[in-house]
Amino acid sequence: MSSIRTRIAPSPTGNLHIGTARTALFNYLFAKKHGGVFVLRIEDTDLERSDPKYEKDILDSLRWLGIDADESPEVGGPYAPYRQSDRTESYKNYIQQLLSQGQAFYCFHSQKELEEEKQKLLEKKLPPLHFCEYREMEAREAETLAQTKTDHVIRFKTPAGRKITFTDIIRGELVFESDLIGDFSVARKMDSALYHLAVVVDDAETKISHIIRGEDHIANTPKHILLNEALGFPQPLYAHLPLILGPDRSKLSKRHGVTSITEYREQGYLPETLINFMALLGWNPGTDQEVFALNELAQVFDIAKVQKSGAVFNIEKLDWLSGEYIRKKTQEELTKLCLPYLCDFLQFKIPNDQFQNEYVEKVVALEQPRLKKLSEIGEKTEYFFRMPKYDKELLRWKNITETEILTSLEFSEKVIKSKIQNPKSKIEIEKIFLEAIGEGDKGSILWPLRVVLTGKKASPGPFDIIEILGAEETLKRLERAKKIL
RNA sequence: GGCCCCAUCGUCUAUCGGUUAGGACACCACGCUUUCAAUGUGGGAAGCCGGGUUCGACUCCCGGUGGGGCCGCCA
Repeated sequence: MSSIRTRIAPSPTGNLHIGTARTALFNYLFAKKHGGVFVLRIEDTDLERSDPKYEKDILDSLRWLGIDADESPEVGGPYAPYRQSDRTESYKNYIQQLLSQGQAFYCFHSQKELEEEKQKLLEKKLPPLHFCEYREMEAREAETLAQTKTDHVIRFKTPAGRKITFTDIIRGELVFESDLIGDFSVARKMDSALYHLAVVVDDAETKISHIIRGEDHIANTPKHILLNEALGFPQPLYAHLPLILGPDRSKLSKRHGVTSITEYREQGYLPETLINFMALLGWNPGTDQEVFALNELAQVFDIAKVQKSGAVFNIEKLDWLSGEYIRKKTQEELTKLCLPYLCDFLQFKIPNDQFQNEYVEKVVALEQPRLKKLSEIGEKTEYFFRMPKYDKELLRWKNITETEILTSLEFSEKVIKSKIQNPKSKIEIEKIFLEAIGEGDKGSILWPLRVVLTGKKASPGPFDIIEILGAEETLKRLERAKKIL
């Protein structure tokens, strides 16, 4: 059994971000590849910003993507609880430990003082770090003062003159100086640990061996290493993933548009599409293969092939992949997937009538090669459910006259009335029409016919549509078009 | 401002000192076609700059430039 344990620890302060999801995926893949364990924890120490509905979104999104955790708040595990808000007792012990070891101290500067200090340093073009004079205060005195002066914070006594070195799995050796870190805060008070302390404790207590996270955490790593040392925890291995970037090459965020898995899901991207796409952002297998299923990824994933530089989120490629996966679906599967979107668009109830379903299935199958995401189905196939509206100018093929259009429609009408009254396949319909047209211009017959049926300048061909719509409905639409003219 | 990370087509990337610098998306052209897709074929498109090291650098080293990230009583 592998001793590898990876984790993802999202904070429920928003919907699951695509970057977090990608980090989760890489952790999951790394664990699966090496027979390890993937742990999901919830970081909700910041009670003010966290919201139960976001925890639900995170859990739901991950489940929808198929990234299943081996241990989580939902499924439990040997090192439960997996939610920070349930672990305050544990943090308390370690805060106490740091304090009594003299490696943490009470800082009694007010927030206002700290803010002013920061501004001054920035003006002098100095790094805005806080080296706190309270670190030398006698412990008992500080303890007593803390009782009355509640506006305090507990800081780590960052050692001076230390070099902190670690080997990042992706980037190699990284070196930091402790003098450039400052006395960072580890807790608001005894029962309120802050991020750096909380993750370090959680990672140690849930026995995490490999920490795979975003590049934006590189600068935090020396703090975590120092904390691990102070607390007597083992040092895990680190791998920092390149960031996902917006089109302007800055870290992907809300202002770039849609960033949450939920929103992509709502737009009708399939989970396998998103998985495949995220895997290719910052990683590649070293072969020409581009299309991967999750289980396939778990076999070929290689963390050494992860990129160092950030990757721009390319929505065009996502759409291409999406179309690719949609075309892989069977008619039945795709119909099931499309139905909610279709009904929503048409304001219909979801039908459970057998005949209706067959009809919808044919419609969906026809549009399958054109579909990039499920949400497009309504707008693309509305004419199968309602009489289309269109401008009569759209009926004009090239420069033909209105009389010629009318003749064209009458021609189609005649062909259908005489030869296509009984249900026919599109191949038969095509054959009948082409024979009837003979040497004549196909465009002047087929274009108006298609527009009459769809009201669109772009759509599938008329034969496919007639097959599904039937002769009766086709004639109805022809009749109406003649009236419009 | 300090520290850190990064640098091949527009975008995602292959190359682990010797290649006509390969693939994918997007784009363009052609074929199939009444239109739009799907599909097939073809095309344009890249090593940030300057120094080294080397018989030979996209690849290794140094400097510059550019981009990004981090510097909370957020995570």
